[in-house]
Amino acid sequence: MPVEAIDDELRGRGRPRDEDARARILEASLEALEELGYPGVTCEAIAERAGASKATIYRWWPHKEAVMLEALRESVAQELPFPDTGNLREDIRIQLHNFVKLLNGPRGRVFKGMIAAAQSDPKVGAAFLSIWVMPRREFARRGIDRYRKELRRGVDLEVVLDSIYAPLYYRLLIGHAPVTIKFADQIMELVWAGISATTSQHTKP
Amino acid sequence: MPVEAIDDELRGRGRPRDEDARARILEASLEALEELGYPGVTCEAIAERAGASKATIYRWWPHKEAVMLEALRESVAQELPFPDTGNLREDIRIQLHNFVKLLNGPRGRVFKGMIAAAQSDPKVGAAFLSIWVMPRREFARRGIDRYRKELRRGVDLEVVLDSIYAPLYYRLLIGHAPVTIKFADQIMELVWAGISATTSQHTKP
Amino acid sequence: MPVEAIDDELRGRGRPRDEDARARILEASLEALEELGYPGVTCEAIAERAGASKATIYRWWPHKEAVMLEALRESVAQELPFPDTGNLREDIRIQLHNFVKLLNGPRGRVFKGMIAAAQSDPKVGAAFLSIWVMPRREFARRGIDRYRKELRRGVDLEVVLDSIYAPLYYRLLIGHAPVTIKFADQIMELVWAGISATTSQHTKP
Amino acid sequence: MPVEAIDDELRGRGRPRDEDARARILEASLEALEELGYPGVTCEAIAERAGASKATIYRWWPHKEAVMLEALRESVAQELPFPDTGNLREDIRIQLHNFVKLLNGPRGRVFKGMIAAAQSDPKVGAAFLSIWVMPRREFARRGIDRYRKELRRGVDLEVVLDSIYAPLYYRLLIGHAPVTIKFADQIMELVWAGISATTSQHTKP
DNA sequence: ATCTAATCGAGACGGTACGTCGAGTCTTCCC
DNA sequence: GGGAAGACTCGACGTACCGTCTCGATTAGAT
Repeated sequence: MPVEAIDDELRGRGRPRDEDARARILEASLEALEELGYPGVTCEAIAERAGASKATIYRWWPHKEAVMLEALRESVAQELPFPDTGNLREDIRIQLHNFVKLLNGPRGRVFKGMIAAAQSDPKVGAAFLSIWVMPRREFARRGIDRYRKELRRGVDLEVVLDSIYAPLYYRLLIGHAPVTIKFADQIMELVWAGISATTSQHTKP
Repeated sequence: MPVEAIDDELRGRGRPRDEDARARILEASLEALEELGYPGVTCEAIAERAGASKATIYRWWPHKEAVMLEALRESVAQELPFPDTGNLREDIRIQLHNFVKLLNGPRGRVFKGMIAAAQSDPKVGAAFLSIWVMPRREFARRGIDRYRKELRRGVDLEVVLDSIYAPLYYRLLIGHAPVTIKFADQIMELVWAGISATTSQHTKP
Repeated sequence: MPVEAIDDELRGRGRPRDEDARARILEASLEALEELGYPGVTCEAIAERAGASKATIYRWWPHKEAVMLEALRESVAQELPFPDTGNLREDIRIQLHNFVKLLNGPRGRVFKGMIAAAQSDPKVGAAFLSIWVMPRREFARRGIDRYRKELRRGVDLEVVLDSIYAPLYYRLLIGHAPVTIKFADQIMELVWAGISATTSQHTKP
Repeated sequence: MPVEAIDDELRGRGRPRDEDARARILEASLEALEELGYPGVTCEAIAERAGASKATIYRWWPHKEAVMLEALRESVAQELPFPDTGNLREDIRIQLHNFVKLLNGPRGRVFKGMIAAAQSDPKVGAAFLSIWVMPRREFARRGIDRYRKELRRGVDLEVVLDSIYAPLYYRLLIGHAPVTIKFADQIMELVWAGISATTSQHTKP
């Protein structure tokens, strides 16, 4: 029996899922997350905004965390990949600038909410890692690795990634200072001095 | 009528606050946070562990976040100040090592929980800042400032503090990698190269 | 154009109703009523037992009560008519005995369920009356009326019917005592004394 | 240790139950039962009418059936006992008249609802028996037993009770005819002929 | 031998109520 | 007047069933 026979059996049975409702639910949950913050996101609120029923939500997602994770995944799908200008410093700078803009937009609250949820729910943590963190790090890892010979010998790429991204997340979550473009540049400069092979003769652009 | 008479009248009427109950409540809330994570900290759980009643909790604190913040403040009071060995790199290293140990101990879950709570509750965020983050940064700021002439000119101390502490918080919260002593050293080296006035002749310890 | 042509056009187009599915649905609803009691009769349960789909049920019946009423009607169709032995007392006795057996069989739960449903749904009540109660009473009314001259003058037939049948239903529904053949006989004797024209010379059977 | 010591310990702890809320809940459930019929009685509706919360309902009763049973018990508590005029026929007549009036009042729907619920829920059935049916039967049993020598020998009291009460319940539940005072009298006459020791020379009063 | 149209199964949909749980408030008795 | 006990309102949780709806597949009579 060919694979498509099984597929046929599984695919064509019953009323198909309402993709529109799915989209409305995901959109509504993002909206709610942005407007109300994480604990303000109620399944009932999502259902009402989306014009859907709670039953539909629970049919497809085991709990609201899963809804929001999928919403995050969707909204993240169209994020730009790591840039490739031919200049490593420029690549990193552009990437950080984009990330700063993302965090300052409405998506910032989403990140705060998801990371908060992850602290007490390992499922959310694991999903956030695999959906967002790990793919972004992989892009960045490859983007930087292209210029490995420009980097100081013995530099650990994982540590570089942490030192670049962490300060932005840190300010987002702790809130002692804003996440600005300028701050990203300062971090960039500081880290660059630590990873670049040449004695850091950096000039501000 | 002397002032103390008024005081007596105001203070001394009725049974004084039960300091033992207060201590038990704070301890219980820390315990709950460590064992059960943030959403496991229900007022009922605290009351039961502490052998107190919910009314007592709400008489003295406006909500459970306030309880946990005060618990954090208490537990944080005895933290070591920024070291002073006469060598900046060594001071920072020791400080980071201590912090790594703190985060890996049961207190780590407390930090995760408080930061998570801060994301959706500005009161918690503000309190966490003023109770923990700001004082620690102030200590560190002064500790580093003592060696300002050893630092590269134009270095922004705030950025230095962020770049030093952020990676540890980042790994704690995101959880993609453990918060190890070695990691702290690596961050230390990387940042040192960016802030030290001398061309970084660092040797691995 | 003859009438049957229209009928043909209306009836004959498309796939005809699946009479087998209809039978399975009715049977399944009786089964469910017998096994699970009235609130156990969910449309989903009927559909599953019958190997049918909910849509099929709702295509042919407006709600589940209608299904059960039709099931009752079907199952009731083959009930015996009022007996005719030439002796009124004997006729009534046989009739009551049959009814006792019916109530003690699985059909008993069906009656309980239908009467329960009728209490809150007038449609069910009306249907139960017209499908079961009224026809049975009419049979009994005629059966008794044949012997009208043996009855005491002024006896109201409706009251007689009520006094004969009511105790059986009463015990069925209230459940304080079993519905036995002996009980039917006792009721029979008691009522007979009240309706017979001759001074009741009844001997226990 | 005296009993009152235990009582003291059990009685005096914590906020006492809000008897007013209890009364409002019971009243609301009776109202709802009378107005909406049994399946219309929603815990949420009761809570809203009573100005109480669902949690309060579920704290004291395991499910809505229990609420309604207790409501019935309360409302039934003040029912008149079996009369005692010195004349058995008169006693029974008065009793039946009272019962007819009860069934035709708003309480009638309550009985219908409870009996309906009892058909599918044995707990309700058992409770209805012990709260209402059995006590009433016991009163009637004693009331009739006082005149045992006026009754025909060999008459089974249980059967008498069934034959007297059943027709009223029957008409209430089946609804093929109204439950009137006249009907009660007719049943009374018919049954009297079957139980009275004297050849029934009954004259209408 | 198609074409057409009503029916079938499966199962997703918007609702409504369920019974549970925690937050934060209130009430009573005891010390 | 403080404290323990615990009842209170409120609102969200996740589940179950209702009656409706869309699918693809099936099955007759009409062409």
